[in-house]
Amino acid sequence: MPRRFMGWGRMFHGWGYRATLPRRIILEVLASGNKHFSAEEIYLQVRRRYPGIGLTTVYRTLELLVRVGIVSKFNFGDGRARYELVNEGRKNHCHVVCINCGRILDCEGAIFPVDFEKFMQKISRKFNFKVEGYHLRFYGICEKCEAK
Amino acid sequence: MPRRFMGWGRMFHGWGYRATLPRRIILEVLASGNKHFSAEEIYLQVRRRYPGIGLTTVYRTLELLVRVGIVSKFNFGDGRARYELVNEGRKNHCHVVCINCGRILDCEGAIFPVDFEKFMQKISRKFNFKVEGYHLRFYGICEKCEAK
DNA sequence: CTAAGTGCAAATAGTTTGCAATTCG
DNA sequence: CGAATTGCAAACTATTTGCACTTAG
Repeated sequence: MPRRFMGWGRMFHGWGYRATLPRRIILEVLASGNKHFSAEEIYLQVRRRYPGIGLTTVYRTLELLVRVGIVSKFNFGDGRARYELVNEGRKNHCHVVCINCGRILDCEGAIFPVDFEKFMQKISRKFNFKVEGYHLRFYGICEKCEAK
Repeated sequence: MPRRFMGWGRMFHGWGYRATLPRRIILEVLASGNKHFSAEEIYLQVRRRYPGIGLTTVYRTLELLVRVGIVSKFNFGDGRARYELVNEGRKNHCHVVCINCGRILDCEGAIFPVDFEKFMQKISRKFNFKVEGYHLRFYGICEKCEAK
């Protein structure tokens, strides 16, 4: 369920940046699926609609989007960073990662049998840390890889 | 509380590898603190006792140690991988990371107000994943950075 | 018009690889 | 001895930077 296109331009202005076409398209691509895009995947997607795009612009825009807090950047250990549109202002993330093929799934949602708010408070106290969010990652073998 | 030195040689042999001096020292360094070493930090430590060491050997030994499962490799987003001796065969990890200075603390232990075994089973069922472990990371501002 | 943004090419930085020399067992 | 291991230098890869050109507002 991709978000509406119309708002992107306004968003850039709201953050104090120009709403250029490359930027809009990059944001659209990020919103086009709940995939965990690498910079190059985004670059390739954008290029279909805007052939003149440069990888540099993709990196710079991603950095901007991470800075304003609308995109999260992850490292899943395969040497390339992954970028994901932040959902509903959440600072927390949960992923399931296949250690064989690298497939990544989101596991956000209400299924958590855990009160992470309480957990975060506990950690804050114990380590004297102002905890602002958490990332939880489960490692394992996915369905397809298990079948082989 | 560094682990005993005498055993390292045997361990390499047990895994089917030669117990060379560089390898032993690298393992000793990894066991010398509960720090999260980058490859270069290990390289510099090893060099104090074995000046001829090369960065390549460090990388290759780390890869070996990760492969046999005695070392875990992490990416905390600062562009360099971190390596950590696995404690007591655990596949799970919990870290607290300062988003300002990058400081990393371990938060392993009994304080977890969470039954992760049950959580993992739930994820396994829901995503058809054979979950083997988890990494949990809390992000926030550490004591020192907060003081500024 | 003009500061902000872009894209190319070159520079970086961490990590990996080819290969001849060395060493463990 | 002979295969495993090492270390150097070169290669690689993802990402960043310098800079002249372009464009949004």
